[in-house]
Amino acid sequence: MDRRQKKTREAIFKAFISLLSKKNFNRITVEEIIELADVSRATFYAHFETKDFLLKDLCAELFDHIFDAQHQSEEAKIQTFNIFRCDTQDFVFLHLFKHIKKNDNNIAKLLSSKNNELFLEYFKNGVKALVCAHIADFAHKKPQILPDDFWINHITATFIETLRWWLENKMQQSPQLITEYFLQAV
Amino acid sequence: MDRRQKKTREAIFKAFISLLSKKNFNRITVEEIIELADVSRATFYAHFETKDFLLKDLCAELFDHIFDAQHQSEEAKIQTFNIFRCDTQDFVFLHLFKHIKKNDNNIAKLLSSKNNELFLEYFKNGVKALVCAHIADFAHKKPQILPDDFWINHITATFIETLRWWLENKMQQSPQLITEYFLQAV
DNA sequence: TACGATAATGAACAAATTGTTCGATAATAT
DNA sequence: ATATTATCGAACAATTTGTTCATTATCGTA
Repeated sequence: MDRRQKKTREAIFKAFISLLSKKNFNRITVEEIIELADVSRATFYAHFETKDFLLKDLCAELFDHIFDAQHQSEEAKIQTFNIFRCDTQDFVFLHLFKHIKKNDNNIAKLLSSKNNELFLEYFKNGVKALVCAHIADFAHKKPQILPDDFWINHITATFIETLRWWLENKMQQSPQLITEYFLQAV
Repeated sequence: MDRRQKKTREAIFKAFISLLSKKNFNRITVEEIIELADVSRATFYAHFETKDFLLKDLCAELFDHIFDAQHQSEEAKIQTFNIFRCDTQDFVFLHLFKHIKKNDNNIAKLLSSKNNELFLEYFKNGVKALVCAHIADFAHKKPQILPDDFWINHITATFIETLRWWLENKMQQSPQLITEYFLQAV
């Protein structure tokens, strides 16, 4: 990708993130974004069709790599060998909590912002895929009566709500403990 | 309340509901609302400060009476005596599912619409209060390790997610069965 | 029924916002 | 060095917002 494109793209993302931490998504104008990003109006629209697409692209940029299946499984393996033996699920979800706490690229910041529903909703899709991949590990906990897709949705939602609760509590609990909470709740 | 006020208020609500079932909240303009409601611009702004307040007022109108504590406990008692003996929680939440399925005033319609997050979020507050009132009934299910507020949030979120799943499935399951799903999931 | 109060109207308005166009300029890749 | 491409900036129409105000219609009540 052209160096210029990358620069403007990142300038816009940065400005957008900054604004998102201050005010409601609906109240943010393209005007504000381009002013803060110091980018011309025409340039903005050359990159993003609308504000909604900007949001979607930002989500993809931030979250997609987290849920890259290969990446996940590799990390899980490494941790499994290095630390101690346990169900893979523990590591997958523990790894997620850890990753969020690291807060490399504003992930925790955005997930904690007023607009966090926007991000949590996108995040949920990734988590759901992960839950599906590890659904076998939860089989022994599943009440007979529940349909499969209900069960998957329940585990996913429980993860998201655990995450939300954790973020609201400013991530005071360790990733290990919060993983324990999650697994106990399910 | 003045007859005229009530009329315009309801005309606006009706128009708004109709639009919400068709398009995204953000894309709905005041222009469209007043045109459909057949009400002048000045009148709209005399009633509602902004579109967001309109939404909030609509939520209050639709949901507040459902969560009226007295109303709830009365209904619960009646049902407890009339049908068969069980924990009160069953009846409280069963009653809620039943009430939604009845679909008096567009509740199911709105909770099923594209904009359902808006309503589910508001709805969640009412459910949370209800969960708090009946938290004792869930005590025997609670894992020791979990903090109280985590536990309350978990039950509330599980209810909302059960509801969302039910609505997505077009409420095919009976209120009794879906209550069973909810209680099993917790 | 009549009267004072109040709600609704409609038109007009400034201000803000959106999304697009286009020629000129600057940076880039090769 | 050059052809390509991104950015600029200014201008633009169109939409939307929120307010104002004089006029008219409807209301509650005595």
